Amino acid sequence: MKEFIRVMKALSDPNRVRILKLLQHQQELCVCELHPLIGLAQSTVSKHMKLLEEADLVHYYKQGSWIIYQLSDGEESVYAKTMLANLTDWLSDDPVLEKMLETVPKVIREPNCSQYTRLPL
Amino acid sequence: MKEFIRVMKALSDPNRVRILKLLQHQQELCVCELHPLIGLAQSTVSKHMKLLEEADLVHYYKQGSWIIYQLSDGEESVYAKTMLANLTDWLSDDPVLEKMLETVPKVIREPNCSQYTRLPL
DNA sequence: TAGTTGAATCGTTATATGGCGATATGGTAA
DNA sequence: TTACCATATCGCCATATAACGATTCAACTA
Repeated sequence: MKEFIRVMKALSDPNRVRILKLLQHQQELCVCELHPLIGLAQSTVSKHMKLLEEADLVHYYKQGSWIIYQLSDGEESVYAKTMLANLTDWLSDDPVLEKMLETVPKVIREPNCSQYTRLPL
Repeated sequence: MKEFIRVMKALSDPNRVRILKLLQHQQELCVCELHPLIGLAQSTVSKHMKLLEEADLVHYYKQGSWIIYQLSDGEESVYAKTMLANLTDWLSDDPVLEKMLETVPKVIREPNCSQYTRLPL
């Protein structure tokens, strides 16, 4: 039950859902890319990522001092896995998300972070 | 997005999830049956039912002064419909829920409400 | 070693949530 | 009409959540 509630709570905030949708389109993003994209403070985004990670909806790897977030494969939680699969189809027409997706190229080109050393995918 | 968030928030409380699981087993229940089953005050259960109804997870019909709740068919919301389908398989092994299910026969036999006029299913 | 940078954590604030008892509402029955 | 019963709503309280700026931490770079 606790695990299920964790996933539902993680999905109960529109900004967190949009982060998942952004990762769905972009495969991987760091906090310094996400926070200008969704327009929240860096510390707020960081807290959101922690909740998403605790719900097994995202995972991360370190690359130098960057924390690169990706969608989880969900092998740890059937609830997370199922919801991520559902989200692939759901909510893609959210106007706020669409605005964010439009700015993705610009943020990737001129990021807040000096990510010139980021490895390509 | 709002509709999705409403469903996720409705499913973010263990007592509300257990109410859905109870309805899944019992087809229909009124507040006066639910509130001894889950051990919350009548007013609290009533508030939970309102949230579940606003998320299109349950619906009700009136029978005299009773409000009989059932699981929604979910035709109003793809999110509600999908989650109800998922919940059929999920969380049936929750220990707290199992305790509640054990007391269902007693509550139906000796209900808090004088439901002797309730029509059988 | 010192400085810089990306991310996490801390402290604070405003709002939302979940719980209760008391009260109001609306239908039933005497 | 009056009494009663099932629900809903109201007012209150304690806790949780989401946001921010400031600070701390970790890792690279000069």
